[in-house]
Amino acid sequence: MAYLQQTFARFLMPKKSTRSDAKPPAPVTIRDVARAAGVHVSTVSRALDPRRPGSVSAEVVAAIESAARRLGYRANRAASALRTGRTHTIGVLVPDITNPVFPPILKGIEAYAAARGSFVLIANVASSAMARPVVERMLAHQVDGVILAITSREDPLVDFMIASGVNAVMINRADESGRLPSVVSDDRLAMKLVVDHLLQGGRKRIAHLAGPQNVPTGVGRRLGYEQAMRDRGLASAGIVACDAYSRDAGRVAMAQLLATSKKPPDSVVCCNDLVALGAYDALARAGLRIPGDVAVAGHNDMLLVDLISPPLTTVRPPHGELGWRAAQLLFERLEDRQLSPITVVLRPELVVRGSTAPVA
Amino acid sequence: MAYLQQTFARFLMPKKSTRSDAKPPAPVTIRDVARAAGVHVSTVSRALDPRRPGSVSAEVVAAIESAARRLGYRANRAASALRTGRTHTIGVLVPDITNPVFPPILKGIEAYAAARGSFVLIANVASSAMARPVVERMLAHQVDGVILAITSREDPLVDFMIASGVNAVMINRADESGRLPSVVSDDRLAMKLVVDHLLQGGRKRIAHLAGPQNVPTGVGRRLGYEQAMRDRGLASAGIVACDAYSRDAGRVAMAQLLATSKKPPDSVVCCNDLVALGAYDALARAGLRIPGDVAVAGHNDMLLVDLISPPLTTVRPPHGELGWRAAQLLFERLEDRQLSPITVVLRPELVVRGSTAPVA
DNA sequence: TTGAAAGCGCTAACAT
DNA sequence: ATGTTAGCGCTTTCAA
Repeated sequence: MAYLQQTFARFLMPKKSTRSDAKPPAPVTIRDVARAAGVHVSTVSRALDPRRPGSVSAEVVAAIESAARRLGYRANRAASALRTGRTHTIGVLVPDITNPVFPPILKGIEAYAAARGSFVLIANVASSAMARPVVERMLAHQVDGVILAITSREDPLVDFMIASGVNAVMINRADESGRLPSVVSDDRLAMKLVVDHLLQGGRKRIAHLAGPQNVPTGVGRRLGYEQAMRDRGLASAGIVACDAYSRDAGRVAMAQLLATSKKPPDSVVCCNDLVALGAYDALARAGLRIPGDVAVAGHNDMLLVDLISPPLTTVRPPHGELGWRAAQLLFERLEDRQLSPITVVLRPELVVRGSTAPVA
Repeated sequence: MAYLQQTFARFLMPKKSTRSDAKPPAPVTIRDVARAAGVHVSTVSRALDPRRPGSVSAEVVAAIESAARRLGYRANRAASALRTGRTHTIGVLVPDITNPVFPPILKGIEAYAAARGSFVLIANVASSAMARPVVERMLAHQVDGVILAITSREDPLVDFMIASGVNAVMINRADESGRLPSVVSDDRLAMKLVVDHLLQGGRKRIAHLAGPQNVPTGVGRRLGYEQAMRDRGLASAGIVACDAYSRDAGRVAMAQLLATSKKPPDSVVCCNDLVALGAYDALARAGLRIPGDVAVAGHNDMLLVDLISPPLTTVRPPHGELGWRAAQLLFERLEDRQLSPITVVLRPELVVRGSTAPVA
C-alpha cells in the first residue's frame, strides 16, 4: 500500500509539497523548560511531581510552571515509563465488547482509571485460549496491570498471569483456585431472588435454563437455582444447559425442555436475558403464553428488555460497580503488592416486570 | 488508604512476609539475549526487526531467536517508544461507551489496530468541550493517533488537534471544515430509504423527529429527510427537533408533534432508535396504534429493537466497518503524513420490520 | 554482516 | 533546596 501511495502521489495529491510545509511543532522537552526557567532539569522534574510537594521552593515552582505553560510542555510518558517502569496504563480483556454486559463494566473501569490518571487498553479476546498472545503484547507494553473479564473455569491463563508476575484482577468470575483477586455479582443470591419471586407469584413447577457449564457464571447460577429450590423444599421442574449465552441456544434449550417434560413447567429461570429471549421464541412456537402459561425470568437487565412484550423480569447486577471495584482492587495492589487475593461479592437486584406476573 | 493498609497489615494479612517471597521474575532485556547468543545488542535489535529481513545472517538470526525464546524475551515497548517515537497505541474518544452504537465501532477499530500490532486506548468523554484535557493526556502518552467519535459541530477541538500535529480521524461526523479525514454513514441516503419505504406502504403524511441540531447527524438526517420529501414532491407533516438522542426526548418531541398538528401524521421518521422508542411511548399514551394509525421508523438498528412490539423498522449503518475504516485512514496517515483529509461515506441498509407495515 | 557508541526524555540516588 | 550524574532498554547512525 505504501508503494501504491508513493507511485500515485503525484496524480492524487497535487498539493503534496504545499501541505508538507505544515510540519508538526517540535515537541517541548523538560530541557527546554529547565532552560527557560533557568534551573536544572532535575529541579523541573521535582517541581512538576505532584507526589513530592515542598521539595522545591515556591518561587522556583512558580517560575517552572509558568515556563512550562508558556512553552506548552507535556511530560513524555514513554520516557518516564522507561525510567520508572510505570506506564499508567491498564489492560482489559473482554470476550466481546458488543455483548451489552461489558460496556457498563468497561465504563466503570475507565472512570476509575481516569480518576487515577491511567488509561485503559482494551482487547477483544474471543476465548481465554486465545488470550495468551494478547497478554504477552500487553506485558510488552508494560501495562501496570490487567483486568480479565474473560470467562472459563480452571484457566491456564491464570497460571500464566501469576507466573509472569503481572498484577491481575478477574471480573465476573471468581478465580476458583483463589489465587487472583476478583469481583463478582452474587449469582446464588440472584437465583434465590428469582425463585422466591416466582413462588410468591404462585408458581410451583420451576425449571432452569442453565448457562454453559464450563463457564463460572453458568455453574454458579445453576447451583444457586438448585440451592434456592432445596431451601424451599421444591423439586426442580427440569434443568437444561445451553451451549452458549445466546438467543439461539435459549430457543433450543427451551424446546428441549418442553419436549422432555410430560407437563410443561409453569415458570423458567434463565441464566441470562438472551437465553430468556430464546425461551420466548420457543414458547411462542409451542403456543404457550407468557406469563399466562409460563413465567420467564432472565439475568443482566440488558438494554431494552423492559420494552419487549411482555417486559422481561430479570436480575440487574451492578455492572458499573463491578468495573470500578475491579479497578480499585488493581490499583490497591499496584501500591502494595503484598495484599492477599480477595474476592468482592456485589449484590444484584431483582427487577420485576410483566413476564412473571402472578398466576390468575 | 495506603496508610490504613500499612497500619492494619499485621491484623489483616498475617501471611504478608511469606507472600512477599514470591517476587516477580526479573525482566529479560535485549542485553540478556545478546549475551546468551554471543552477539552485540544491536545485532539482536536488527535480527528481531521484522521490517528489515536479511540484514542479519540466517544462522545468527536462528541463534538469537532461540536464545530469545529460551529466556522468554519480550521487547520493552516503552523503551522502543522513547527511541522511535512510536508507541503502537491509538486513542479513541467516545461520548459514552454504553451507547450501543459505539461498541461495534470500537470493535472494528480494535480489530484493525490489533491486526497492525497496535492497542486502543479508550476514553469516555461526555462532551467535546471536556475532551481537551483527555487529548492532552493521550498526547503525553505519545499515542500514534486519535480517533474522535465525539460529536458536535464546528468544534474547537478540531483546531486543537490540527495545531498539535496529531494524526486524527473523525468518525460518525464529517468534519465540516474538511480539515480532518472522516468516516460517516450516509445519512441522506438513510432518510431517503425510509421515506421511500413509507411511501410504498401507502403513507402520505410523513413527519420527522429530528436529532439535536448542534450535532452533525442531527442536521444531516433532517436535511436528508427534507431532501427526500422534496424529491417526491411531498410537504412535510411536521418536524420537531429533540433535545437529545434519548427515549425521553423522543417521547416529548412526539407529544409535541401530536399537540401541534391538527391531524396527526400517518408516519414518523425518527433520527434514531431511542427516539423512536420514545415515540412509541407517546403514541401509546395518545391512543394511537403502531403501525395501524402511525408508522414509526428509527435509525441504528440497536440490539433488541427487532424484539419489541411492534418490531422497529430502522436503518442499519455499517458500524463495524465505520470503525475499521477509520482505523485504516489513521494508519495510512501514520505511514504517509502528506495524505489529504478525505471523507469516506459508507452505505447504510434499510431493515424493514412491523412498525411500518403498509396501511390496510 | 556485525560491533561500537550515542542518545531518546525522564527520574532518582547522591552530592553539595 | 538545587545541581550532578547515571542510566532505564531500545534503535540507529557510523565505522570496521
